[in-house]
Amino acid sequence: MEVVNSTFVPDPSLSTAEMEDLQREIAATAVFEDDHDFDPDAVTLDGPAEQATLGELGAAGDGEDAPADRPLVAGVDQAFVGDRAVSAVVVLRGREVVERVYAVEPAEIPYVPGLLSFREGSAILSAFAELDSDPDVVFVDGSGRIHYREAGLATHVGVTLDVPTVGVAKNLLCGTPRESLDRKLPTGARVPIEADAEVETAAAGTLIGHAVQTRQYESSKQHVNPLIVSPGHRVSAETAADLVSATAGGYKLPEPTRLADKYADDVKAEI
DNA sequence: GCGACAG
DNA sequence: ATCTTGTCGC
Repeated sequence: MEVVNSTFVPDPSLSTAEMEDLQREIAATAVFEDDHDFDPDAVTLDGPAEQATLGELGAAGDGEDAPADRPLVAGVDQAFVGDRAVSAVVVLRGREVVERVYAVEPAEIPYVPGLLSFREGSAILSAFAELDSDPDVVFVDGSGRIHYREAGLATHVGVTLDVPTVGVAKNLLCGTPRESLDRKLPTGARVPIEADAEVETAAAGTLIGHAVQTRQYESSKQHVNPLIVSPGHRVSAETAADLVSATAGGYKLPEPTRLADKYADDVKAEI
């Protein structure tokens, strides 16, 4: 995959004010509603490839369903080695790993809440440049619309590559949950997250994402925290949550993200 | 000055 | 994100 909107490529040498201005432009360009070709309901973990192998791009009936038209869902995640970022991308069709690539780029600036894409963006775009597949949607680790200027990492990547993206974060950056997230939520539950004064580009009360419970302990005092899911680009808040729920394979993280996370760690170990 | 903040 | 053993609870 290649960059479509080169003016949005994150430049780490920009000043903070310039980075924020770029984010406002990105937010103005982003589409926070469904505007894609694939059918969200067709995204599941069903089908062949129980043992998730590589290189079998749905050759002549390699199982039962073999619907080679199932949507391709990619997950991208980063790991760090000193001041270098390893970005890994894993593409799935159902449970089958269709392709995976990675790239290593220097992390030019430190982590600053709100400016994450300027630290990890280069590595992510380099990894996608190595990707032959054309994923229907990409899960990005971090926020999308749930961001001070509605331009989190998922939105930045989505608009730059002009690909549908979903932000999958483990923690809430900003915004207000419609109900407390402190209590134990059952698997499948979702809590709307609205824009508040911290989100300067949206009216307070605007739906910007959801807390999604992909996994929970049944009988125990222990509880798993929900994921924070938001639209990146060309996906609505509801669809974003649906896609994450549909690809939860028994773990907290949806499979595309979990496998990308694992792959990034494996690559890191070989460095 | 204090709070609050993805990865 | 990363540094890190054992340990308690699914």
